[in-house]
Formats: sequence, C-alpha cells, structure tokens
Amino acid sequence: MKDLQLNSNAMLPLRDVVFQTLREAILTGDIEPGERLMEIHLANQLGVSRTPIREAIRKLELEGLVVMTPRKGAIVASITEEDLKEVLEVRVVLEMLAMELACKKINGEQMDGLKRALKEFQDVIDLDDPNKIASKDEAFHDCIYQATGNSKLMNLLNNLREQMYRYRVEYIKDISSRHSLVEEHILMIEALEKRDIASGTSVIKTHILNQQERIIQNLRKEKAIHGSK
Amino acid sequence: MKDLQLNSNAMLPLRDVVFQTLREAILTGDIEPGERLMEIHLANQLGVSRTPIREAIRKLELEGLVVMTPRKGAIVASITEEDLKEVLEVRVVLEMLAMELACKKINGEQMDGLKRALKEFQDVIDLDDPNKIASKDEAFHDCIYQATGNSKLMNLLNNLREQMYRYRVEYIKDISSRHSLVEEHILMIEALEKRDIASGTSVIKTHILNQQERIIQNLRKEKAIHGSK
DNA sequence: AAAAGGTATTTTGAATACACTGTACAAAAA
DNA sequence: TTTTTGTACAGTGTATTCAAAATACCTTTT
Repeated sequence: MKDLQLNSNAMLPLRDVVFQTLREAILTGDIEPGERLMEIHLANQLGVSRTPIREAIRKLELEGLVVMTPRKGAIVASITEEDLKEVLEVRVVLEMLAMELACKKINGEQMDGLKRALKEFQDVIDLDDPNKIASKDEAFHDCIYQATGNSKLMNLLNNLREQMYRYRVEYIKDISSRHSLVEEHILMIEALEKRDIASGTSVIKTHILNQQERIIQNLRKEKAIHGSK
Repeated sequence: MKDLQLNSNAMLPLRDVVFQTLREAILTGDIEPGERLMEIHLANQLGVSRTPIREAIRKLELEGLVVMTPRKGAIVASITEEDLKEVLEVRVVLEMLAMELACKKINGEQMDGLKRALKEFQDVIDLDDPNKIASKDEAFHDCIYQATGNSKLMNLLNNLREQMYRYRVEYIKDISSRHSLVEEHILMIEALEKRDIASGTSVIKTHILNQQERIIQNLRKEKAIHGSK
C-alpha cells in the first residue's frame, strides 16, 4: 500500500474525507485487491481515530469496493472477469438509454460543452499521459450523462464506470485503440446533433463492447503475470 | 415513528442488525419521509449504543434512503414524483434486459420455480392482504432475476424496486389492476417458454409502465391528502 | 519433524467520554 | 414591540476505552 494522505477538504466531516481518500486509493490501485484494511493502521496513517475510518469502510462496503467478513475486517474487493462481464452487460443498456435520452433532450449549451470536451480529448490523445486521456474521456461521457436529465441514471453509470476504473488506464495505454475512440466520439456527436437515436445507441453500444474486449484482454494478461509470481 | 425493535439476527454484528431494522422501517413507512433520525433516541429505543446506529446510518446514506446534512444529522429521504420517474425510466430498460437474458438462459428447474411462483401469486390475488400479494409478486419477479445469472443486475433491480417499496402496497389495493397483473405474468411465462425475447421484453415493459401509472396516481393522491393537512 | 494445544498479541465490535456546533429561548437594549 | 446577544441545551463529530474474538507464536507432545 502506498502512503496515503487525506484529501483535506477542511469543511467536510472527517469520515467523508476518509471515505473519498480510501475510495480513490482503491480505484487507482494504491491499495490492491485482496489487501486488508486495518482500522488502527489506517487511523495512524491518516492521523485520525478509528471512528471515522470505520464509518468510511461501511460506505465502501455498500459500494462493493470492499468485502467485509464479520470479526475479521475488510479487504479490498477483487474483480473477476465474470464480474466485469456482468457489469458491462448492464452498462451497455444503461449507456444506450443515456444516449437515447440525450438525443431527445440535449440543448445547445450542452452540445457546446460536448464539443469542447471532444476537443480537449483530441488535444491530449497523442500525449503519453494515460491518466489525462482517461479523465478527458470521462469528461466527454459525463456531458452525455448530464444531458439525460436523469440523476439516478447518472449515479448508476458513474458507479458502474467506477467498477472498471482500475483497468481504465491500462487499456488506454493500448495506443492502437486511441484513434478509434476519437472516431466513435465524433460519431456520437453527429448522432446527437441529428437527434438520431438509432445510430447514437448503436455507436455507444459498440463503443462499450470494444472497451470490454480490451479490458478483458488486459485483465487476462494481468492475471497471467500475477498468477506466475 | 412507530416503536422499533431489533430484527435480532443474533449472529450478525449489531450494526448490520440496526441497518436492516432501520431500512425496513423506512421502506415500510414506519419511519416517515422527512422524519429525523436522531442517534441517541434510536440508540435508546433499540437498546444499543450510538456507534452501531451511526454505522448503519452511513450505509443508509449511501443507499439514498436518508439524507445527511453535516452537524444536523440524517432525515429520511422523501421521494418526489420526479425521482420516481427517473427510477422507472432506468428500471424499464433493466427489466427488459433481465427478461432478455432470462429468455436466453432460463433452465427447466427455474421455469418450474417460476410456474410455482405464479400459482402462489394466483392463490393470494383475491385475498384482502396486499402485503401478501406484494410479496408473492416480488417472488415471481425474483425468479426471473435469478434466471439472468447476472448478480450485479439482480442487485440493481432489487435496489430500484426497493425505492418504490413504500408505494407498492398502496397500488395493489387497487383491485381492478390485480387481474391484469396475473395476465401479464402469464404472458411473461409464455414468452420465456418460447424463448421469445421480443414479446417478453414488450410484456415486461408495459408491465412496468402500467405500474408507474398507478403508483404516480397514488403518489399524487397521497400528496394531496398530506398537503391539505 | 509434525501436530496439538495454550498463551500472548492483534484486531474488530461496541460503549462511553469529551469536544464542538447549532438552535432555542430568554433577557436586555434599541 | 422588535432586535440583538448571551446562555443553556440538545445533538453530532471524534477520540478513547473496554470486551470479545481471531490470529500468531511458542511450547509440548507424539
């Protein structure tokens, strides 16, 4: 486990700061799947008492990021290929729903935002900074989610996306796929401009399925490496 | 607030017992939307200390059943018509996905279970016991969820269904709709037997949309009553 | 050397204690 | 009468303490 440090948003209760800190640490891989989350240890490391740590862990538990076994404590949940398939199966239909709703509801301002997001994505696509690319990609999709006007849907999609966050950066390193990402984003914008639900949903579907392919390949690779140790 | 009592599953940690207890109390309406959840009060009422209460509230918070405001505490979240529409918008596509997967994957044993569930549903449909009817209805749909083989999807659907749990019993009191419920369930079984995805998804779609209609009507009625007080 | 058992240590579970904040109510000033 | 300010109280936020369970380690026995 890397050294952790509190995200110090001074106004929030400590438990929320701890929650965000741990969450990010898990999603970025600073704390690895299978690793134990020990309360005293974390409390010392973050300079707080066990209470906020415990409350943060309760939330992580419900989010599925950690697995609790009573009287033994929490470990970081590990994602199997099966899990990933299940998540993506769900994600595809929700992304299609989001695209459909966005096609119906998107307004000029949101359209502009989307184009800006595309531009920023293109600007970083050839840089050697997977983190930045990933974050611009997310920003693009966030614009679409926003346009749906359905906050529940946004929540769910963010949560589902989060589940594969750990593998996100890895698959972006696969240079060959980057330009097809841009292509697909352009197609999405075109569909949204024409309010063409059929083609919009079709594009997003292949977009996600492509992603699935690559992520699962990476997962297998990683597993092979890890397994051979 | 009605008198609460712990669901005393002796083996689970107290925090989980408290969590389940509070959750059920919220979903059944024993604790009403807008009501404050005061830690000391709940602790006294349930005969435990504040610690497990707080940890339970953290989980309820993440589930969206309570809303926290820092230094003021938690209140039970109230569901607006808008919220309900958003939930149903999502639920429709997930129910359709579930039906599609079930059509593809359901096996003989599961099919038998489904028919049993239908039979039990029919057995109670004319009784004057909305709770029982509701639970048999749930059992039927659970069979379908089970057949999808996608645990993530099951989780999500259970959670979405839960969000309208409070209005469930009310709308079942509407006698006229009961028999169309049975009709629709029969149609679903037929579709599953023929593995006819198109008709299966179409039936479930109208099933949910009908439900939406009735629930929203009830919501308006309830609001009118509540508003006039 | 391997297995079994017992003790010490670590860690979680729950309760309690203390600190801080917001709110309500009352008293004083305008 | 209205506004302001101060004080008491109620409730949350965090830390600490105590209890019980799990784990690790060491000893003993076969």
